[in-house]
Amino acid sequence: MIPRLHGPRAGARDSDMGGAYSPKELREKWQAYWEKNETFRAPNPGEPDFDPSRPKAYILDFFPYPSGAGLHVGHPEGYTATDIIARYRRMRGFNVLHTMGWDAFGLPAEQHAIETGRHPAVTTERNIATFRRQLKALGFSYDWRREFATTDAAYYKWTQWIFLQIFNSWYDDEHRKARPIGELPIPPEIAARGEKAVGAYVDSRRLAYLAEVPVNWCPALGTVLANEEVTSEGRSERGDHPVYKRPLKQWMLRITQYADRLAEDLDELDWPESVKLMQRNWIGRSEGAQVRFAIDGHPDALEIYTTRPDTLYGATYMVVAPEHPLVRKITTADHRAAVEQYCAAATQRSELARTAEAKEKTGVFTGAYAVNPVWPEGDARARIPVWVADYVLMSYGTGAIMAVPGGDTRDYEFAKVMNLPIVDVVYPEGVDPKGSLDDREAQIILRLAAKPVAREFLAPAMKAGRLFDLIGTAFVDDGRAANSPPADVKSADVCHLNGLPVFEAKRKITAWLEERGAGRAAVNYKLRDWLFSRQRYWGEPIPILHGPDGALVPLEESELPLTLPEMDDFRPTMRDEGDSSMPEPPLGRARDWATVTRGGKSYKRELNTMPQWAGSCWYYLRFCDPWNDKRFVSAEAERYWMVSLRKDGRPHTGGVDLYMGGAEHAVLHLLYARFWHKVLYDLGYVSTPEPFGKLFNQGMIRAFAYKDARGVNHGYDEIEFRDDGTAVLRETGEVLSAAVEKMSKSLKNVINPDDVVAEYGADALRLYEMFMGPLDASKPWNPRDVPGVFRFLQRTWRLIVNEDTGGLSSFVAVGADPVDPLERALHKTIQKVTLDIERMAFNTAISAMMEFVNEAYRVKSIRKDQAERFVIVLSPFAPHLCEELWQRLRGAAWTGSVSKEPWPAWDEKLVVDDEVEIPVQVNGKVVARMMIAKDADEPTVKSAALALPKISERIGDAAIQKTIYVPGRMLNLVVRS
RNA sequence: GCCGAAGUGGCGGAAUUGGCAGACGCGACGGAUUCAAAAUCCGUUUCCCGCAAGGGAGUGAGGGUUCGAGUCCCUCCUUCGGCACCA
Repeated sequence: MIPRLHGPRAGARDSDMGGAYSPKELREKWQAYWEKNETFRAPNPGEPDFDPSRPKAYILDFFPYPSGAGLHVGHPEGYTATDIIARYRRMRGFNVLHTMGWDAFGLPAEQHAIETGRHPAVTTERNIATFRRQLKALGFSYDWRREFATTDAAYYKWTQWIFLQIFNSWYDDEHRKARPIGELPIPPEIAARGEKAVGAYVDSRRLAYLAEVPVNWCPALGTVLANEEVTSEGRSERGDHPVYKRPLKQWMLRITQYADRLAEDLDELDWPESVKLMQRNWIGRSEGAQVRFAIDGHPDALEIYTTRPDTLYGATYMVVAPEHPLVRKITTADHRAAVEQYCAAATQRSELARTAEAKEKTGVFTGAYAVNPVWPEGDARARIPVWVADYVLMSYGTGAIMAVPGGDTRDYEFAKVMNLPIVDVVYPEGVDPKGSLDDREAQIILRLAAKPVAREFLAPAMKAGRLFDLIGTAFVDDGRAANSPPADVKSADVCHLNGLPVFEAKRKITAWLEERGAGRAAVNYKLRDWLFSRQRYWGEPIPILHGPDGALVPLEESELPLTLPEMDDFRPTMRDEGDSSMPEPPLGRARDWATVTRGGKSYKRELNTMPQWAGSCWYYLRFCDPWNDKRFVSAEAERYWMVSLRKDGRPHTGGVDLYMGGAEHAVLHLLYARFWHKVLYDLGYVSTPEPFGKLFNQGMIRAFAYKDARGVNHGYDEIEFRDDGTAVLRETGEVLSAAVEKMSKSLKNVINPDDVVAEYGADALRLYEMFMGPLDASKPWNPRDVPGVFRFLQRTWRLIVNEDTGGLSSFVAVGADPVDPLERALHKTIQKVTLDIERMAFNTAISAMMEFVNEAYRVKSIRKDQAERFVIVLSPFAPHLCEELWQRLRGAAWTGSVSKEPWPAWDEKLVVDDEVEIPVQVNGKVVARMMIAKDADEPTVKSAALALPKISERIGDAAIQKTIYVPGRMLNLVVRS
């Protein structure tokens, strides 16, 4: 509900067309016209009206998920922006691909279906119909012929097909690309072991593989979840249910193979830096070393990964994750009970729950000792205890660490709790650990210190190697190695790091380790392989059969699509919290469907379905050629719509020319889609290494939420606004507190675009969304501001149309002075709007058009050709109004939609004024203003300025020391005061 | 805790390369029109002092660079977003 403030006339005058501005009638009239004439049809290469001489622009919105709640005003923000760009590009002579479709599989639809007892196919269809109706009401120029949903069998046939391409590929590290599985070289020792061994080897190298992995099992949702779908509190993002770690056999996609390329190729993309950074952080590449520690009196060695091999001399203990396979082997008898108890407790909870709870570090000693390879043979300091602690994660690196409490805050905290020794191995740059401290060194240390420290304590503490005591934590910054090794180590057979800066010490020790076979340089990523199966009904079935012998048999392409079985009961098997029995996917209940007999053998279908991300991983490719039943996209259409050239003539790395959506998909969707795209690229199915060349994140639209004294939220229908702007509860008159919040049902602050369209029209909604502020900023929706842009549309209407007669207004003149003042204003407006659209600054483009209309009212006259050019530049923003004005202005000469008109040009000579007003400053302060010729030279301007009484008064007899003149902008006279 | 973005009138925001702070819109105030109101049209509107002419202050706070800083640098505060034992 939009509070009706002053009851605009739009609603009242909807019926009497003729002369009044009637958004509703214009909307119906022109939307029918566009549909009938296929105005926004984008012909593909090969279609008769395709014009290959035009450049292409692929302008795409994030695939919406058609929720049951329908659109809210946040959706059309990005859609309006891309629509303006799409319309503008067409008028600039581009072939524009601008499309819309539905990401319709997934958990929310299924949850909703379960709650209402209706089949998800039914509710999905209904939700799509609502979204389509709401979007069409806003007059977006999509080529609706290309619309599809991920739930269409004709679409997910190809989603399954792409899955099979991934399944049938392996990653060739040498050539850094995916290759067909048939080209995988089989090592002779595997081949020697027979067909079964070869099969297992091949399966283990596929980019889609089955693995027994600890997964996030959510009993309440009856499914496993990807790490990304679990909150930092260890609960499900959807529904906030508890999540547990369970080892389960699951489909995984080997996205980690692409970690480096996914990170590197970001450099080439025109994306917001913040998104690139988030992706880089998510991929989390780190360089370090893998080091082998022998276990004292034990054949096994402990492999650890560290980014700080330079601190090896500071390792005073080791930690292994509770799930580490060596734990059972190395734990000594007298520690067994405590260790087993600790590990059992840790594995019960998910990793995420574990980390969330852990305020204080916990752990137990295994009784075993490791041997640090950097110390000389027989040095007692080499022998360090091995602990088990849950602050070390099995899933990162090797699941084991060397603990350097002097150089790592986590190790420091643990060492403090467990009373383990701590030594300094790095000192701040500029501090010499051996000498007596001078003032400069003391300064550096005191700046680091947590608490004030008396000067005389510094030197002794440093000598004793207790820098950490002074600063109250580990020293983690850059600096130089110290005590590495300590002075008393005399052996020649050690690696000397003392005095080296961190980066050099790392290099030296890594080489040293490598020489002795004790370690090697290593790279690690935070990114994990993508958990790809869900125990759910409403998703794409995975097209794989399981043979009686465990063999994995992909379906043939001719067997696709593998459609979902019709089921009455599609609910997941939900479990109680403590229930640890295996989840059973709903598809298992479709007995006839689940079993296939082939060549006398009985095969079981894969019962898991794909996650929601699958369908949105490649939809942008399908839009290029959505009718194709032979291929996921024709090579010709893919090449035409996806390949653009840069200014320097090289092909762009990414195909979509503008990809618009919210920042909430900054990592997951965009990373997954990039991964699929790269696999398709490696296999030769697409022409660009990246899917999206330019990305833009629109900001979130938030709204005021009103709370009463008890903290209860009230919707706009219960509220009245006083003249001073405060909101009061209509029933009681209680003053409500207002705060800008995310729109949500519970806060009762959701604005429905239908209401805005009904009251002010689609053009006003579009215009307001663009006028609110910069597209990428988060902005509050203010219902009071909507009438402002509505008034502008009305003023524009009345400037051109006589409200009484419906003919052209008396302002519209034919034939006048060719360069009248309004002509200059129009050229400035065209320039401003053009440049602003190019940089997606729609708010300032609109204010420029408002200024033009104000100017036209001021001079009370506008030439017909001026009105026509103005209508063209306004038309991408307010298409319904402008179609009508265009038709009325053209009269008998009208030939069709304004959207087919070429974009008007501006004359550079007319956008700069001959005379300009500039400020005159004295010592940088503005003292006076004056008019000058725009190209006047400095002496002229200066003498004119000195003639101004205010200036001469201010300067008096002081001498002018310096004159700064910025031509046409300002003059600054510097005098000694 | 770490990383990132942002703080400008009563409100949304503008200032594109270091060069007139507050464009445009909302709200408010005044006027015209009207029997009256709505709507419309025309003005005023950063704050403080002043009847006025005029003067002073001013872009989260403090410091710096510069003839000149909303814009660049340093320190801090606040808000929003992301990550969160990743060794």
